[in-house]
Amino acid sequence: MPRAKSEKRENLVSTAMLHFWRHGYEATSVDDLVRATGVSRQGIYGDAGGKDALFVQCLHAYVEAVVTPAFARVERNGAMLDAVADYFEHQIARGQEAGLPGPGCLLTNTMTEVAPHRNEIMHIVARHNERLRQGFAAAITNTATAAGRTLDRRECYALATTLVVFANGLWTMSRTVDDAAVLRGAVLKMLQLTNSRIAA
Amino acid sequence: MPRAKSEKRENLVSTAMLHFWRHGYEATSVDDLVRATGVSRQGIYGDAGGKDALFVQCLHAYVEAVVTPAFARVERNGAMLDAVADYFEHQIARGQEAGLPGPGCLLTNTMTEVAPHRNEIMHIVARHNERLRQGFAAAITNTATAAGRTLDRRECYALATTLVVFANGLWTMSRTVDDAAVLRGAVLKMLQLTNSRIAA
DNA sequence: CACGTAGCAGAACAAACGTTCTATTACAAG
DNA sequence: CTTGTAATAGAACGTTTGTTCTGCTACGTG
Repeated sequence: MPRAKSEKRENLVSTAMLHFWRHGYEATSVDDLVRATGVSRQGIYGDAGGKDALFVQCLHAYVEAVVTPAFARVERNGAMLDAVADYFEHQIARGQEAGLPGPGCLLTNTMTEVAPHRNEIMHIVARHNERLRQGFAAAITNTATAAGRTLDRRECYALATTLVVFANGLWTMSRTVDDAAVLRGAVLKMLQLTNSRIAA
Repeated sequence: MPRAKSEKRENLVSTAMLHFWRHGYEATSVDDLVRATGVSRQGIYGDAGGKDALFVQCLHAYVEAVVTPAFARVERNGAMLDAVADYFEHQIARGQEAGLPGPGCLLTNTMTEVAPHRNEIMHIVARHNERLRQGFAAAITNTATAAGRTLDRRECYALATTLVVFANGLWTMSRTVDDAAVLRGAVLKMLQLTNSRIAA
């Protein structure tokens, strides 16, 4: 009878993800992964299919384990801009716990480092950005509706896109900024601006 | 009598910069640099002091050759938000010429890839971000003054910081987005938001 | 206990890495 | 032409890379 998978093997992807997240793709060697995960080379090549394939699995794991929970409130029916604020705050607090300057966002890091050279990965990050945009757009629409106003679709799209750009900038900055107050201040101001556009 | 330096040697840093800009630090090998610049290994090690030292020189060259000209209008006395719009437009157009998705901004790329692991480089990008912030802050103040309004220093700082975050997000996005209109739309909206905050 | 497989440590490999060295070429000044 | 130096090509070095292969160990099942 076959044996059950070990705990280390189960956590291979999630542990490797942490390493890629903080150090990037190129700067993470297979030796680093072996040391960090406690899984042998055989395990990494047999189970995951090598470094490249493992990285792709890590991106998906990141979306599921980090993005989806953090973004859940924004994606709830009827979510408004305060849910967006929660999303940003949630991620800033996480970075603060890990110690600023922190790892930022794995997908944002990937956008600059590897996406331009690998089509499959380009699509993963594009899908993520589109997801953010849709969530932001819904929150903006709902906030406007709650305020008794209507925003035309174009305007709503433009505001949401601007928030996506801002979000990627925020996670980029969080890799070099050591003061969480700077990040929180920028978020607060960005959402104030968005809010007053809706209200006005 | 000593000979004059060759043209290739003169352009070593600026040509290497282009390569680092598009491909990143880790993914650029010394062989790549030799091929791209036409300068021998001896030249790269003798003149520039190796890969790391060359990279630092490239960052400085980028600031001088790309950032300073593009940002000059913003840094002129009395510059207003339209100068900021020009800065963004200038860089977007450059990316468009090079073919989108483009190289983005070397300093933004460096923020995610190498700055967290090298103190000297961390300082270079921090200084750059501070420079942007000061330029943006002055433009915001001037725009307010021209509109007959005054913004308190805190508010001005917060708006400028938000623009810096946005800028980094924009260059990050430009590495995966193939439609310049998306970038232009985000810039337009961001500046509209900033403008209406000043006017209101 | 014995069997079979999951999993590991570690050797082995070719390729690529950053770096250094040697030999040769190209050119300007005397 | 001779001399001196800038510059290159290319071999060489020791690491490190990603990947594969070979034993050995550990453990659940029969």
